[in-house]
Amino acid sequence: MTMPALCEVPSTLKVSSIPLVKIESLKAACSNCNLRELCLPVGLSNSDLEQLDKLVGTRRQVLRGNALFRSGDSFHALYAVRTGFFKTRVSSEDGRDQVTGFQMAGELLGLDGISTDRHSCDAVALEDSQVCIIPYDQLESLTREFRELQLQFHKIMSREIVRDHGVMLLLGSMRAEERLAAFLLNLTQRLQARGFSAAALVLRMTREEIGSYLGLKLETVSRTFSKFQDEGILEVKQRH
Amino acid sequence: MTMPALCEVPSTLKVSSIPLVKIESLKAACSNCNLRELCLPVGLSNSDLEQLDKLVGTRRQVLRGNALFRSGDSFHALYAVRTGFFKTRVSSEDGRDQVTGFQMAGELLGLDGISTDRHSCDAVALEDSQVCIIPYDQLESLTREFRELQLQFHKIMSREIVRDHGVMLLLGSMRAEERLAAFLLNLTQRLQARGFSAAALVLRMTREEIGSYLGLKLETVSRTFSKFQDEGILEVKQRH
DNA sequence: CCGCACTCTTGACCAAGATCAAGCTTGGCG
DNA sequence: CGCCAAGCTTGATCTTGGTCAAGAGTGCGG
Repeated sequence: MTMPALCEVPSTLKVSSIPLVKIESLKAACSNCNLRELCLPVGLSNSDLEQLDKLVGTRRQVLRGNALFRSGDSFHALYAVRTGFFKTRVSSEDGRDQVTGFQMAGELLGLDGISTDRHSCDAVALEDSQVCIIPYDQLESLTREFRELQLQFHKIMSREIVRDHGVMLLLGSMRAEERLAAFLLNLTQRLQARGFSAAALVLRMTREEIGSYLGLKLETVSRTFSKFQDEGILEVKQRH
Repeated sequence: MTMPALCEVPSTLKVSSIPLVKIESLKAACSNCNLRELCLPVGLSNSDLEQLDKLVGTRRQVLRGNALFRSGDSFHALYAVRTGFFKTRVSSEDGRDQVTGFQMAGELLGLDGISTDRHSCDAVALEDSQVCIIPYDQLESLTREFRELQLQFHKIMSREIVRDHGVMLLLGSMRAEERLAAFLLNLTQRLQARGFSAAALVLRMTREEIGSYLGLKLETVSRTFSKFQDEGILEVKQRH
């Protein structure tokens, strides 16, 4: 499992007053982040990127099992996953809950909060993780100024809607095997985009969490993994 | 079935060059629309509203059974439902499809298209309908200029994401009766917000379409309606 | 190193909903 | 007015996945 090199040097000279040596500090800097091709800054010019650097304040560490935010929390910021892995989860009044997604490096959390100024789901770290904090009121101002950033932000929200439609299709019309296969395929594709092998992966979530996401019980998930293994489609070894 | 009065007079003087008599013409005018409290203009000042009037170009009629747009169509505009009723639908490669939502007056269609500049679902009129066309590039410019409009637009996108999460919860964790009950409740609430009685409604969609939305087969939908009727919870008479 | 808690696997059985099939209602149209 | 197609209801049966239960593997903390 190799990570892409951290801290690539930008191809153009950086005309910021921040000394280069501080770039690796707690202050986030999109222009220098190895995730910039996957995250909010996709397609931004270097000058736009500098503006974004000013916006993205600090990072925050979230330890495994802890919530980045919870349903009902007031909404202030979006979060970009820098390292680690999250799940988001909604709950019904009667206590049932549903995992609505798994987020990895470069993906945005918190878009649900914009609509009512309160979060409507929980975001929980599945491993020790780091996020970049993007204060929403500042993002609003900045997107009003920079067309490319606005475009990109709207695309990200729209992509989330399209993704959700895909999950509805999965939940509404696929059988257990198809759901799990689609899930694994999606995971490997996203991991591949981040430079990991498509042939092997470590599941950061439990069978129960996979089941909740796919609308299945954990026993069914387990049985379906076993079936895939029997059929020689994949090799399962706990979370690998 | 009574409609709220059309063409309410705005409380402030309109300083536009368009003569008042033409307001009922094909040209859409948000400032004068009886849906402005449900649609994109929610919370806008009168001056912002005037800008929006310039943006929202023309209306378009879509007859029952026809598509407003289809998956793969290139994306140019959002559409606000003015009258009528739509469904949106995604399809998998192997031909199965899933209804992802039903849209009524004041609701926005086409947000899926922003992410890739192509629509990723079909929007089909379930009855003869009219939509207001909102050219997206102009909306982008306008939201950059007017903070309130930007805020409102982002809230609408976010609300769509939250709504989708609710559907995932429904599809992933509820049983047939709960799904249908939640669906009917949601429909009546939205109709009530539009001035209709909460006690009676006309279903514009078939059992099959309801089933597709809820992840059930049409026979199950029909049986569940019958069960509700036997239990005296509601009275079903074809589509009433 | 052991033990406990958590997670995972597997089996037996069950039930919700799917499937298949037949017949009924409704509305549009010749 | 009567026919036909589309949509709806209902019954019988089957299948998938849920439920309940027992036991195995894993990993962390004492």
